[in-house]
Amino acid sequence: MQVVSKSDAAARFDRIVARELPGGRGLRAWDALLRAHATLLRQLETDLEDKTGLALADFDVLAQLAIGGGSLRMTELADRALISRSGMTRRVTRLVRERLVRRAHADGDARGVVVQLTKAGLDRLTGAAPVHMRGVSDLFLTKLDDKELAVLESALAKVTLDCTFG
Amino acid sequence: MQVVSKSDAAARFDRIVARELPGGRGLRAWDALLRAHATLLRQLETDLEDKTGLALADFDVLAQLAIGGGSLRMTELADRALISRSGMTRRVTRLVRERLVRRAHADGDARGVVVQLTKAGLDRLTGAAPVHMRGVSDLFLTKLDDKELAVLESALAKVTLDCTFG
DNA sequence: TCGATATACTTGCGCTTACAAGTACTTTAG
DNA sequence: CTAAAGTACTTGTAAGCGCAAGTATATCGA
Repeated sequence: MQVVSKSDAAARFDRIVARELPGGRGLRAWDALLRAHATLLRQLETDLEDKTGLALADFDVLAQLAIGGGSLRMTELADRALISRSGMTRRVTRLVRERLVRRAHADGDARGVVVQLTKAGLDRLTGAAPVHMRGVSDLFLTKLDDKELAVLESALAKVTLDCTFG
Repeated sequence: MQVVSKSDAAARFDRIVARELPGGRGLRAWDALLRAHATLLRQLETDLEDKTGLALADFDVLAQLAIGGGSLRMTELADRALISRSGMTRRVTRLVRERLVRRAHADGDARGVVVQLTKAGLDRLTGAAPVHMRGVSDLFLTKLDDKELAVLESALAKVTLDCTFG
């Protein structure tokens, strides 16, 4: 038979999982992480886009620039925004077209590009930030107490890898 | 001036954030969630692909089918795998081409499609699962204690939204 | 000094995605 | 009984992504 019987599939898979993770320890936490991330990001993305016309990925770039004092190198920006360098090249190109950022030459390294937040970019960020922060607050922060937030912060920091994207 | 001064950008952004999130409460936890998710998934994805040739998204579909007893409707499968229905249509098309799943008509509803795990699909899943489970274990589970996993599970479940994709 | 190697960024390309519109079937209401 | 609304899935389209390769500059070692 080509197709798998009901009990077969589930049982065989469970056995494999149990072999690597005795008692299925923690798997539910992993699953919760995936679900929470996917659903929250989707909601925050559409909220921000609907209410401000700004994509979350663009917001993130502008915010990283502001946090970084107004300008950052391409590579640094890509690392902070968790996307590939090539992805950042194109994203910056779009933001430059909208006059929200500007490219400049890095002093002392002719290969380097510095991305600078423009006045218009800061204004756009300033307009969108309350909407996004409110969203993060409503959907995430207010549902958790200080203890939970502290554990999340420290536990998630422990499992974060130091890897480069792209 | 077109470009924003250093102190201006960071200070103005901080002020906006502080207005919505007094004391920046919990923002570090939110940031940790984004970073942990992004870096872990990227690593698990490339590991699985390199070691088994199977994309993580395909693995997930096969695993959901196995957990579901070997077959599921398109919509149910899309919800469980956290992707859009149209995305699932195309993903299933690819998996059918590789003979890992099969499409069948749902009994009693001529609009419906049931996706069934094939023997080859279960074998592929069985081969890949130890690699992936080992990865989740090494990168995530073993770095956390039972208390942390319990808090993660319950806290993340609280913030998970009940939304449909696509 | 200069060739080899490394770094910073961009471009070519193929793949995946999601939204919106389309098709087909089912349920509901009158 | 049938028209309207709803549901299940697929397809058209436009956009984004990352890898690998390309260009330009910098650094290192003999």
